[in-house]
Amino acid sequence: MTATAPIIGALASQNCQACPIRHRAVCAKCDDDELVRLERMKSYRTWQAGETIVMEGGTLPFVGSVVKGSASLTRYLEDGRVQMVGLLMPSDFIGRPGRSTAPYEVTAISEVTLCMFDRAQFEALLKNSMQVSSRLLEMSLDELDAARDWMLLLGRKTAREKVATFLALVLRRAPVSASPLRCTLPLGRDTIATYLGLTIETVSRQITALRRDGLIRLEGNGRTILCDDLTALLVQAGEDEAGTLSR
Amino acid sequence: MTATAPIIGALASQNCQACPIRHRAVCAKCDDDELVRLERMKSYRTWQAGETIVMEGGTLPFVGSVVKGSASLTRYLEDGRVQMVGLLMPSDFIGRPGRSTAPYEVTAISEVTLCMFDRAQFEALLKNSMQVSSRLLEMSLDELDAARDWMLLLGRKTAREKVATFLALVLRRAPVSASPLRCTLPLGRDTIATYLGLTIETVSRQITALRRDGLIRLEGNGRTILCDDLTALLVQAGEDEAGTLSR
DNA sequence: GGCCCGGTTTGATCCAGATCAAGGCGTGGC
DNA sequence: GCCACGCCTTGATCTGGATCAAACCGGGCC
Repeated sequence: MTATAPIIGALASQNCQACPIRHRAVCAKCDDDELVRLERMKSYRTWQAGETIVMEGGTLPFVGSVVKGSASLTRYLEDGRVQMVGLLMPSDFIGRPGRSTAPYEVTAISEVTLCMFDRAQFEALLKNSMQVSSRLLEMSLDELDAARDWMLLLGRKTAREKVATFLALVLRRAPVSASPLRCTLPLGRDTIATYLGLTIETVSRQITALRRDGLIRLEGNGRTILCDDLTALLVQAGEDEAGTLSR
Repeated sequence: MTATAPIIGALASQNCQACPIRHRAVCAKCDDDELVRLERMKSYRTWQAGETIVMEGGTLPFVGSVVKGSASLTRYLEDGRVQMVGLLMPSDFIGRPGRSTAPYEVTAISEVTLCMFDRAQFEALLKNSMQVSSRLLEMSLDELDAARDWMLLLGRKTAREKVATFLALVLRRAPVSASPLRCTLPLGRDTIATYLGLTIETVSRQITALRRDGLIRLEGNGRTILCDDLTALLVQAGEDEAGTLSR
């Protein structure tokens, strides 16, 4: 039940100073000494889109950061119903100190590269580095807030609001504010549905409806979304303040 | 927008050693020195059932622990739809270090007593006490897991499964395993509905259905629930393993 | 070109849970 | 006792999203 390592994609160790997530990941506040300690315990590995990183209930022998690509956390009911419970983007942390069993499945959405830390060594570092532990606390609290926002979406939003919220979320990270905003979804309709607590058909219909209503435009095979007016889209998302998503 | 303090219910400072949540709260791992520091910055206050502790977007000038009673965290959509996003029980932590604005409303469900720490002083302690910060991290990660469990419930469970899950959850904390398990709900049907992403009518109907099917019995005014077979109830809750709730 | 294949869209129908609308039923006040 | 007020339950109806079932559409491969 151990995470099996695809042989492909192993990377040579890389200098932390040059790391693209150096200033946002769990190591963001580290001084040079701590960085050296982390460098000694780290290794890289890459998974292809669709590959399972750990099964629900499986053993995750490391903790680490997403360097590149994205991954999903999903939970299952016994009859096969699925709900995505987290979306990991670059700099997000994966794994829980003090527990090596994963309570949800972790899957690569696109090709994903992790910077992995040996669990035992990382836990030892955590015990005496306030920089690392306080950064991890901060990140965990951010995730908790995000999870609670998502609870509101799952429990009370309509299908249209859910889809609008999701699209606004991804458009927001679009390469700086060109107008129109443009972004290519890393997820298929099925994965979006899993994330939003909907079916694939409903997601498709709502995207069509938003397009018909002039709130978004599609391009190419339907994976690229354009938006001229993000504010108008945010209104469709139904939040009490349009600014909430920006937190 | 500051939390207004009801004059009633202020308590005299109390010895931490005798505190009912001493070994489960954020102070669980503290040594005597740290306990003294906490004791100096703490104060108690009690809210009556139904009172608002902080509004959504309001300022929470303290952080602290629930000593007695229970409180809810809720988020609103602008048209009034509500979703409970957290349920705080004794020993749970309230407030976020580093941010004094509450992203959700905090309300007393039953009469609730908080052990409050001055925010600035607590944050200072957090900076140099590994005991406190590591315990807080642990608690935050537990809450994150709970939030993700709830996302699965909100996104994918049926009304019957939701209600069964909720009842199993509260029965589980019932005063040790007498048979039948008995427990008096601290929440009304409306609050349960807010928690489960349902309407009050649906909650009522599902409770009736579970009773008709012999999975639970009611007593008195419908606030007291008896259960002879928790396992059978857990099956109705639909989790992939009956044990998940016990995490 | 023609075909297959995975992802997406669209249509028709169904049903779980929301909504609307009355009733019970226990408790407290007068 | 009697009434009023909060809850909770129950019934009738409606509807948003699920489900079932086809198309559609672009890309890669023979």
